[in-house]
Amino acid sequence: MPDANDRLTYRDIKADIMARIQNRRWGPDQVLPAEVELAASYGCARATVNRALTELTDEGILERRRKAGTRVRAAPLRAARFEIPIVRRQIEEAGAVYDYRLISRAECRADAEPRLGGVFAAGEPLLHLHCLHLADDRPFQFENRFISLAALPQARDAAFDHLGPNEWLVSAVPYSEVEVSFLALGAEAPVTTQLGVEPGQALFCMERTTWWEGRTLTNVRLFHLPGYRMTTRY
Amino acid sequence: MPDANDRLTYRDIKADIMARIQNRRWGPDQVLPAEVELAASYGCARATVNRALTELTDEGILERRRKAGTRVRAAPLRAARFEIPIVRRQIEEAGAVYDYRLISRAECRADAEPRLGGVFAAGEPLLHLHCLHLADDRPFQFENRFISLAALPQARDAAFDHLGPNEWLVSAVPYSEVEVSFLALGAEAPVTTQLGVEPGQALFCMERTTWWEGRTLTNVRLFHLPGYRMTTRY
DNA sequence: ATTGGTAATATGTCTAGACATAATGAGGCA
DNA sequence: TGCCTCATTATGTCTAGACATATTACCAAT
Repeated sequence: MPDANDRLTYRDIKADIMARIQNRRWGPDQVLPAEVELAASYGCARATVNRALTELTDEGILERRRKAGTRVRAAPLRAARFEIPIVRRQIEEAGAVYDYRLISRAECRADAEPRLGGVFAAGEPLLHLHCLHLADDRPFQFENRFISLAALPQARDAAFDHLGPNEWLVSAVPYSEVEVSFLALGAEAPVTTQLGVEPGQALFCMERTTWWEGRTLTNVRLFHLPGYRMTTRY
Repeated sequence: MPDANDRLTYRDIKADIMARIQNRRWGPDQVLPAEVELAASYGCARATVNRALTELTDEGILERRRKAGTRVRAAPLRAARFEIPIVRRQIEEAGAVYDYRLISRAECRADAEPRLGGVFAAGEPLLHLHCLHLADDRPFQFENRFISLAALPQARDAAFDHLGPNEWLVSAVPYSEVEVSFLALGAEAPVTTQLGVEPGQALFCMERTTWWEGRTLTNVRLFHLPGYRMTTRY
């Protein structure tokens, strides 16, 4: 139990400010007192108030401008944090047994599918993998991945029959720039057979493209079972 | 151009640490020097290093434990920030003209649809709205919303024929707890006719539930046109 | 009325030092 | 060997004060 005599922490202050906003003591667009005043009223240093306000700003609750002050955001264009899950971890955390299966492996060129044109350099050689991730022996996620063989020639020597491409990439590739998208796609072969769903069934799909020094390394589409959803609270 | 004689900022330090991780001078799982040592090597105060490390931890790059130290995350289970868009703003920022249309408005009970059972209290009276958001007179987003009349009786007096429910709620309801989900759904009536898509077409859907002091205020499903995606980079 | 310059001001960031707290690992004991 | 205790240690947070910087508001000149 926190001692009532304890000093206020920046968390206390954050919570207090949040409460005042929630019960509308500080309404939308209202300018709140300056940091020095808040610090005085809370009986703490300005840096402590600053940390609370800065975090609330990062979370999209407040809006700050030098000289103009701090105000409550009218339209809470709040940004939500979503954990980008690693499928193995996701399955194991649910208490299921993770299994991985390589479905197909082939080399192709970047013009094999029209959508690859906007992702890889034209005509670039690619490794094309289809993989299945299973939870307790049941299909959980289908992976459709392309790896640039121009950027990652070592991928030619990787079998990917037991180690999934994601895990291989984590160990082979430095931290890099990533773009993640969520989208809905109708199921087509080979997803239908692998996940055991009807053609056209709406599937939640996560697409991820990874770059390193301006070159596209890999693009992957992860197809989930019907009913899958990504959730976050705030 | 930043003066080379200037002190290092926490941003400089963040960037430097990030660069060392990217070029693998500090590899996965490696423990980095303690804050005091880093501060000494960067020639700045510990608080500055602390801020850099704390932010990198928030971003999922590092992992910190007291006494154990700071290490590079092996599997970068990075969390991505997604801006939760306000449809009006979204359309206007794309340079289009926003328009809103109320399609239907009815009262019902929380057992009207089975999925509402997990969201609202059993049998609770609800206001059920169908709305269409248009960009340049073309359907852009279909909204299927339920508002608790037990928690928000004022909603009965709101017409919602010109002001959308989201905008009404922002002005009527205090900041509250929110759960956001992304999912894929096959199109069914009335979404099909309103958005002009084929039945079964895969649609990207955002579902949002809002609480206040433990009571469910509203639940909404926002259906987007085929091809819609939510994207973020990091 | 419009423009341009300037002082005032709130936030942004850094420093140096202090104490709090969680977690580890070593040593002692059963 | 295995378990408990405790000192050590790295991070977590706060303070008081300082300077930097963006932005506003006001005043003067056009």
